[in-house]
Amino acid sequence: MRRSSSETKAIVLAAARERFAADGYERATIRAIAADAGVDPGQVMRCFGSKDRLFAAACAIDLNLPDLLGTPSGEVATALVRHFLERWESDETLQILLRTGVTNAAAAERMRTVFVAQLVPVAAALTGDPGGAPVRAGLVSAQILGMALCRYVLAIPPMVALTREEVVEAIGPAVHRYLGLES
Amino acid sequence: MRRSSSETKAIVLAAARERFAADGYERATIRAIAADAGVDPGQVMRCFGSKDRLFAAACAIDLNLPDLLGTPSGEVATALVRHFLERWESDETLQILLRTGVTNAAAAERMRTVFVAQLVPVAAALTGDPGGAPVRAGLVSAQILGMALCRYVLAIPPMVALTREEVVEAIGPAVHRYLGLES
DNA sequence: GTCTATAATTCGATAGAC
DNA sequence: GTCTATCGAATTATAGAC
Repeated sequence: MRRSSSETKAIVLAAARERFAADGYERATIRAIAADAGVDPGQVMRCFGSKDRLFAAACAIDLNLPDLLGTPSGEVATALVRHFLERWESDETLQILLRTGVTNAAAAERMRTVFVAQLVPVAAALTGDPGGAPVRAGLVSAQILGMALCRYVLAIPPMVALTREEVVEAIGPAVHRYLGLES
Repeated sequence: MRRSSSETKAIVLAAARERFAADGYERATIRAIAADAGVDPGQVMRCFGSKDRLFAAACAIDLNLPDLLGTPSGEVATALVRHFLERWESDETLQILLRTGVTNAAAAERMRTVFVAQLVPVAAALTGDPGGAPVRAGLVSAQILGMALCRYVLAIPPMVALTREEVVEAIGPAVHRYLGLES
């Protein structure tokens, strides 16, 4: 079959995201990704140059937070948790970062950037204590990433069984407190 | 040099723990472990048979919780967090499980066992709601593992900078609530 | 128990015909 | 753009001399 370059790239990229999300960086081989995509392994190299650049492309999606400054302070935490749950289940980007950030330095760096850099301004804007914002953002990240780790990666049964809204109700209050919002 | 078999095993095992904890399963090679231990790569195979069995030996340490049933309910959560922090920083066992459980099925299974099986009885004994114990144990696991992920693996700066007691103060209340203990 | 040599795979990456 | 063939390096694992 004959495809355009951009078509092939898109097909390979989709397969790469699934593999990276499922197996991590090292175990997701070019050959396996190519087989999933139904293309020749050489094509993967031709389109992306190297495994590193393929990986960079696979987790280069924007991951912007919604505008939380307009929402009532009592609903900021639940909105935040709900947003991350939705993101986690709608595409594999966060799965990839969590699964590979443990052994891949580039993914870990990106994880730090995504979570801290985006949460620090939110934490700073919500409380009267801008100096404590980095710590607050770190604690929020810890709570959300820990939930994702247990629910999506380790697949701890009672965590998998929870509905999305049950997760929001369960960890929302802790996130609320970490953000420095009084009840 | 000439050593007894058990001596060599112990030396290799110590090096293997550090490598698995630092690099994860795939990137921790037999050769690197042998080099760290100052022995021949062939010796590692001779003593442990395969990389899989070496890995199994490296994370086969008991990880028992302290007896929390005697402590006042107001201090259970902080004692729990303090215990895990101490365990995390005293040896590499938990580091290994967290770093490898993301891509290695055996490590993930062991992680589930360690955390859930040990926390469920605690949660069940502390509250009058034994049916909710698995979920409570899962939420506690999520909070503690998320903290460890951000502090020890992703090395998010503000989380690394916290002292051990500051971590206890920060996430203790959330753990307290997840355990079903009223304030 | 120690170590050298090597087998047997597997991987990322390249070259080149069509 | 597609594909075959293959290189070079790295890995786990084995065989056997000392």
